[in-house]
Amino acid sequence: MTQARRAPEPATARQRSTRQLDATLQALVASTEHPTAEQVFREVRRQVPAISRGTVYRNLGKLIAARRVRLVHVHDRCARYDARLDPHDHFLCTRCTMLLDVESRPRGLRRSRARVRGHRIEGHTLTYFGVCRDCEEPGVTMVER
Amino acid sequence: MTQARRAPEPATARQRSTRQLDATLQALVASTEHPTAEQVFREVRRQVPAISRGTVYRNLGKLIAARRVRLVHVHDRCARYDARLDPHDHFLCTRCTMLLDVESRPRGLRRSRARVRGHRIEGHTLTYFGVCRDCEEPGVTMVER
DNA sequence: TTAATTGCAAACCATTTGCATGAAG
DNA sequence: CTTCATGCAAATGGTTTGCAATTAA
Repeated sequence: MTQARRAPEPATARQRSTRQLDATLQALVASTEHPTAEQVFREVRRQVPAISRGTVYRNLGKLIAARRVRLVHVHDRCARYDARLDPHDHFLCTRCTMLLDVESRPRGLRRSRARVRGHRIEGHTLTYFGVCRDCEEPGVTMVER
Repeated sequence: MTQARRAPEPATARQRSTRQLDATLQALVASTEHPTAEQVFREVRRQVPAISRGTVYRNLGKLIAARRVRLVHVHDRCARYDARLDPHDHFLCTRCTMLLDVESRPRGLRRSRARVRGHRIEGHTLTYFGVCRDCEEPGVTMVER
């Protein structure tokens, strides 16, 4: 038989640890602002000045594939990243794009539907939207006259 | 006093009816697929062959501003449009990007929160995601070999 | 040593915009 | 007529990608 002995091929490609990747994850873990790729880039650049945008995008992609980070769906123009992985919802200010974590309701959606019309549900995202306090009251936290 | 008499200025700029605009809304009302701008363009072009993509984008923007159409937030690459205006949720297949309407649960979120941390909630979007039936069972609805 | 990772720059692609022409009211 | 809408083409801007040089393991 030709049962060739070949190197064991790990299902997960071995991921290398690099200063760039570590700093990228670090920046996300440290933030609660749901930064954009550009914001992550600016932050990471403080640790690794020579890093390029392309590397940040590639690393964000790896972190997402590895489920170390999530993408928050907010059809603005650019993606927002979140290192918080436990179930929670969001509030988006449609004026200034501030994105806030919101604890999900205790009952409600949790442990509810498993399928819709035969399609298996793997998860869901719930985003509230409106105009945040600061945008709502112009002047209160701004110049007054 | 200088209370100049000037032409009454309607709050809403008068919107003209054009074949292009009508066809664009028509395409959305007729569809339940949550088409992308490109798909709307291709459809509308069947009625108005000379229409340009730019016009479709501008008209989609007007329809959204006029609240005749909604944008479905699905951080894929491109926006999806929906002419269905009553409250409902969605299911997104993360494999083929099929987007399905889902009736929102009778109780649950409706009439619930009005504010989160002081920010007034104006609405919310709930999107379930997973892999749809067709993508889940490869081959069943495809060629069988 | 050898394969993954990086920086750079060019490529992509959805969407937006400036402008001269055309159509609606 | 006056103003808004259109078509075209060029410009934007976030994100992706090809490639040669680096670097982790």
